[in-house]
Amino acid sequence: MTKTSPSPEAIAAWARLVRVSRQLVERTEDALKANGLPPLAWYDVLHELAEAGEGGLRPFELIDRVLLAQYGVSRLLARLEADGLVEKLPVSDDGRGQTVRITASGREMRRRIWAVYGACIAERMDARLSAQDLKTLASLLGRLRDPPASD
Amino acid sequence: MTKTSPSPEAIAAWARLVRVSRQLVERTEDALKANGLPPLAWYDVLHELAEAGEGGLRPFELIDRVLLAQYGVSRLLARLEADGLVEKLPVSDDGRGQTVRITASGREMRRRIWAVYGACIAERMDARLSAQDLKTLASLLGRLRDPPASD
DNA sequence: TTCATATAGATGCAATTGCATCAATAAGGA
DNA sequence: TCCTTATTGATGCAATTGCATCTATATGAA
Repeated sequence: MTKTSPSPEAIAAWARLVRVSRQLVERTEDALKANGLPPLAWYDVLHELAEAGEGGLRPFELIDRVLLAQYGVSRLLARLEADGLVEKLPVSDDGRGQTVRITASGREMRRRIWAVYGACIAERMDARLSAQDLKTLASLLGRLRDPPASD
Repeated sequence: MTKTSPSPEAIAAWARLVRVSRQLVERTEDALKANGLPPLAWYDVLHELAEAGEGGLRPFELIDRVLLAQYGVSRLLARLEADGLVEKLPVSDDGRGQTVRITASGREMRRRIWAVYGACIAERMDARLSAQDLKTLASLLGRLRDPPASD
């Protein structure tokens, strides 16, 4: 049987984790808004598509990468396409699906978001923890991933 | 002038932080739903009100504690009240405001949520990191708080 | 007192999200 | 081939959230 009662240390670490990450994300979203830029989720998708290169990605491949539900990806892509940041291509060997590719203005938008996003990360992470501490933090967090081997 | 370009270590730690906390919270929300229980936000409010005791809290005092916007608190309290989990009392020396107090069924609901929530924390934190590592994690996260002294 | 400003909380409306389901194609067994 | 089931992606509808604004009371200066 599984342990059902968390230790005080686990509770404290959990509370910090949830609270701090929410604060960090929220402040970053605020910074983006203040600069008239779209939400972080847009960056995530543009980033994945930029990494994927010319071949693009199928929408279902984005689901795990950006941690969105299927319908979330579907609608986010619709908005990105409406803004001309991505383009959808039919895929030859599967009549159901499509391939999504980032456009030139998509890359441009990604750069503009990163200018703000990257500054937030530098300001809130580099300015507060040493490179060594950042590595330790990433390593500890890595052990909390679920399932333990993914991400 | 402020540094605007984050280190690779900062980017890696940030990515892990955001991703892991989202996964953890999402899976906890799923567990609550699977047990027919309300979202985590309800627990947060019930927890704060339980800690506050008989005196209760003013709605505006909940804003920073549960990291919700003013209208978010207003509407969440309305739902909690509709479910009989909290009660609103007029406050004598300020005709604008009210005091919110947890009810008996509110305390009961808090217990029922904790049975699931606490198990999630134990399973995802205690089972993966030692008490010492949990302390280290909490300490590193503490340095990311903003402003550095609050929380 | 009187008026300007600040604070507490609620709410109309638009945008977003979640849930359930749908349509269309694919895959695989009888 | 035919039929059942699985997969891909979209969408109608309800619930939630964000934004802007509103009402009501409080506070403080003139």
